[in-house]
This record gives sequence, C-alpha cells and structure tokens, in this order.
Amino acid sequence: MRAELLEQIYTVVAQIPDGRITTYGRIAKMTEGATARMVGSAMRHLPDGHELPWHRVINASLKVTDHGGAVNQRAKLRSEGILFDAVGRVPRECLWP
DNA sequence: ACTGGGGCCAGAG
DNA sequence: ACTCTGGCCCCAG
Repeated sequence: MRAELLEQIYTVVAQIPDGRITTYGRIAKMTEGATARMVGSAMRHLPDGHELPWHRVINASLKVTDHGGAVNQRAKLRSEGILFDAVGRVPRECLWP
C-alpha cells in the first residue's frame, strides 16, 4: 500500500461516529485512488495500538463480512447500539455519511 | 515480467 | 433476494 492512500483511509475511518457504520466502497470513494479491496486490506493489517473504529466498516450488502473476526465485530457494533435484523443486516439509517 | 489472491462492488440475469 | 462476471490495484512468491 502506498502510505498516502493508507493515511487517507485511516483519516476517513477515524471520522465514523459512534453508532454509525459505513462500507468499504464508500470509504474508497472518499479517498483519491483507493479501491474497496484496498480498504479491506488496510483494515486487516491495522498496526497495534491504533485507535480506529475498524468494526464500523462493513460491506455494501450492509453485512459484516465473514472472515473469522466477524463475531467479535458484531458484538462491538451491538455494544454501540447497532441492531441486526434476522439475516444479520444493519439498518440503512445507521449508514454514515 | 507473470500469477493468484484479497474483510469489494455494480450491473445483469 | 441470490448468483455470476468483470474490473479494481497492490502484494507476495
């Protein structure tokens, strides 16, 4: 990853408010040159000690992508007041921006 | 230089 | 609502 893109991605993620979520694709569009896959990759390789709300980033279907940490991620979101429907999807009104 | 694979997405059936 | 396809760009081997 180019450091410049990483910074932009981190900056956007850091701005996601409590109790809201956004998607990989939306973050990609807010940056210049990043793609959704890069955002996903950036979230996977987050450095230790970061303060980023990575759990608020989900996929375009408004579901938490299943990759192993999914259970923990859903737990974090629930603790912020986000509700999941029967299919595991997040309501649209939680979307940021 | 080449290949396969990523926490993806929009569009078309 | 679900599956398939092509495109995306950056790594690691």
